[in-house]
Amino acid sequence: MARIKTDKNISRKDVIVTKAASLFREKGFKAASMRDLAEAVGVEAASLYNHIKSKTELLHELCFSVANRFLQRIDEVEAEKIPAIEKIEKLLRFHINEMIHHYEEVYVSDREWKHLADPYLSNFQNQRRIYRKRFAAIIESGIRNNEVKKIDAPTAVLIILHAISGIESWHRSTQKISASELEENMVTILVGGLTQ
Amino acid sequence: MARIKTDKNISRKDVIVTKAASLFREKGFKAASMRDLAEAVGVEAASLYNHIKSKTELLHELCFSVANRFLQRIDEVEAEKIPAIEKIEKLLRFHINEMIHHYEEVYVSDREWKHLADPYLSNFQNQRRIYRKRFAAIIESGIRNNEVKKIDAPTAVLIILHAISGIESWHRSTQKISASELEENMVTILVGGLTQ
DNA sequence: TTTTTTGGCTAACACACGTTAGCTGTTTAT
DNA sequence: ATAAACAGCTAACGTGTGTTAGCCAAAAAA
Repeated sequence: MARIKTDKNISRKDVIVTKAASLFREKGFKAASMRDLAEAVGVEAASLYNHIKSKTELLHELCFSVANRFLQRIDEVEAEKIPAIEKIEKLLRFHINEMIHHYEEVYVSDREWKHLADPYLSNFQNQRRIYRKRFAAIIESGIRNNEVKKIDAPTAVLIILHAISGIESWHRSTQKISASELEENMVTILVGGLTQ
Repeated sequence: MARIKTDKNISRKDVIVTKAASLFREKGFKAASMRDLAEAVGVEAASLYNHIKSKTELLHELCFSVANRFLQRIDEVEAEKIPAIEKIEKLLRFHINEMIHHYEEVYVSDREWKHLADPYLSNFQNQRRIYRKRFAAIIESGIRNNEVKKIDAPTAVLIILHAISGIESWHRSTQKISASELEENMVTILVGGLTQ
């Protein structure tokens, strides 16, 4: 009988969720089966259900834990009394670092949320929409202060957020530049693109 | 008996492939079933097989028709005798317009190619790798000529290509700016980000 | 040590999937 | 008008899916 190994403070459920993130990232949510996941964890498929309610629950947990981190961060950044362009750069750097250090989760949350079921689906979409509006509002205030070029703010948000998801390719590439070089390059191009 | 409707020069297979693109985009390749597709086409699932070999064949056709268009375009652009930055802008505009006008196909090719089976999979990945290297080489020549900032070229490619896939969000949004405004905004930000 | 809780296991269900076989009507070519 | 090709149908196959039931050993609590 092969128990799931855990260190202190890491529940067996956490182990499963983490492996699920990795598997969902690799194969996609639909293509990753509970039997695949069980094998990755080192257990039979049915045993997983001693710790989780359903396959979809795994997706909920991943998507919302990521979303909450971003919402918390934008709360903090909005509250700071600094120029809009600095707020943008802070958010940008946070996104980059999340994508670098919590790759699997963030990737899954980004690409696989479609497979959430209502009411989680609508909920997630709402949070996403609101987050982007708040981000766009910061950019618009930057435009009003002449810190930022006169561009369409929602388009800028869309470019920034999707550009960041390109870090996926960096993770997959064999000859990686360092994480900090990557961060600086991205900031140079994107912040540079917004300012004159 | 409900025949698949076709205009002249559009085969029934083309109708199926087009509907498949739309469905794969909406639900993902794995989640879209042949019965879904059949319903969208107005026919029973088994009838599809009078026109296609398999579900995966649909994905091949989509992925490679998109890939071929991009390869052909980069051939043309490379051959032109113009500054690197103009080549970059031409490629950028081509990508944007492909994403605007052949949304479903391009999106599917971008996101669902993982579900190709070998040898198509390796083939596709290869073409993709080579395309990106050629794009990066153009950027590097721009850096050597001081047309472009001193940045890591592969990172720039990754940002550009992923930023473009953000047009997905534009398609889904209710209050769209016009296609040409979108194009100009994207060019402003991205070309602006590469140049001083 | 005894009892309770936890976390594995095997077996199985019900269902959805891609696909094939075989048939029949419809369109096209001769 | 007749034959050949095309394009639909129903029925069914085998397989893989998420999940449940019921059982038993090991760990934790008493």
